[in-house]
Amino acid sequence: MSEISRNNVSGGGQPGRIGIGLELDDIHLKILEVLRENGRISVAALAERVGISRANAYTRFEALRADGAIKRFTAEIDHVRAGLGITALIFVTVRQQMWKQFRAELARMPEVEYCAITTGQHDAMIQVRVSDVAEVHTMVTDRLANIPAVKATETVFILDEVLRRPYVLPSDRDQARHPRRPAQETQGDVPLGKMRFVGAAEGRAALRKDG
Amino acid sequence: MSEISRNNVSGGGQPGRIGIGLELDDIHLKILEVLRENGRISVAALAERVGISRANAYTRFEALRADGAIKRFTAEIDHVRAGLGITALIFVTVRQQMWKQFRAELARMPEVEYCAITTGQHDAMIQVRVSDVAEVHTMVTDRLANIPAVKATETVFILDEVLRRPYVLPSDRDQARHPRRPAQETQGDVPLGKMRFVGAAEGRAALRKDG
DNA sequence: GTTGAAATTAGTACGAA
DNA sequence: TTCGTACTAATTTCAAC
Repeated sequence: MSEISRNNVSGGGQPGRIGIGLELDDIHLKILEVLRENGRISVAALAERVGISRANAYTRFEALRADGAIKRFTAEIDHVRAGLGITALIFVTVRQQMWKQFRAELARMPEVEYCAITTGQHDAMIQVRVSDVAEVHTMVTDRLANIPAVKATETVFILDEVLRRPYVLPSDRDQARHPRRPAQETQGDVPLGKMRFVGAAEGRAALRKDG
Repeated sequence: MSEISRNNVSGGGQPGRIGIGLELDDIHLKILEVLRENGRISVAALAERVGISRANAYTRFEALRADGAIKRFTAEIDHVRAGLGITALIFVTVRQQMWKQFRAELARMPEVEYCAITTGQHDAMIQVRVSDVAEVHTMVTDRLANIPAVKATETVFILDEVLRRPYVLPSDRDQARHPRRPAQETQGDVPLGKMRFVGAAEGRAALRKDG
């Protein structure tokens, strides 16, 4: 099991539970919206901003937490200030049937901030934060390459992080200047040859089962 | 200027300030460590966990906030529960001299959670969260491809998010099972041909200046 | 940098709408 | 369900050490 929720399974709560435990209404979403911007706001202030009573705010707040819709509260830290000025992305090709090992090794690498399994040319992307470029090299050549599950890696450096939203919510979509149009309406004005979608490699169908 | 801190410039605070404003000692780092796990902990409880007095904790807490070492507090939301079950990475090739436009357009796309400028084959990577796969297609073909700054895109889907650490800190490194070794020691036992580093494309040196 | 006491605020319980 | 209120516990502020 992943450390964070899978795309088709409820994140927290009871292991065997199927389906959604809590129907999120507009007020729930509004609460999430506020909490995402200010994770330390008091429930009293939250109630006022959302326009509900204090008691109701406590009930909903606890429900969102218990349900797993809110996974945790965290402080966003300036990694440069914290001494980790170098960020890199490492794209990893993983040997089939060895995902479990790969995941176990990942858990022992504290410089890894994020890891996702992807379609396309590579199998996984990991993001690491270290204090100097040499450490990236050490990480890749010494640590990652020595994992039998790792077949190949490709590393790029992050030069600048342009945008990081606290967490995207469905309600954000309504604030967009260009609201979503159905796909068929867009066929006429799409510049050709600009984009490319990369599906899963061969044999990847069984990927999620052996993790 | 980026929405979040650049790799070589202090994030918050006064715009013209050069250098670090606050020397982070072990206690500062320990505070960050606690807040990263529990962003809603009271300063009183924080003081106890770190082993300092409350007044000291308040002083340091405020200093970290004012200095920008703590950028903000946020709730981590289960995007699946929130109705955004599809996550994709879009690698974008950007026309030189058009970074400003690209960034401006990004700010108007609420489904974009993260955007980083990278070395390697592409210029930028953006992560989007939407409710169904068709929306990814719409986003790429309708919105992104219509931006003149966008030369080409390549899209992959995220099948599973294996790991997301709240934010990596230097102190994490000491907890690793395999402490970092100098690079020269590793030359003997590195499997050959496994890894590849991808540097910046030609003309990318000026990349960060025209943003 | 620490402790303690006052003022404020947060969290809980419960009855009514 | 949600709201309003009263009650209890905890936190923050501020002062003296």
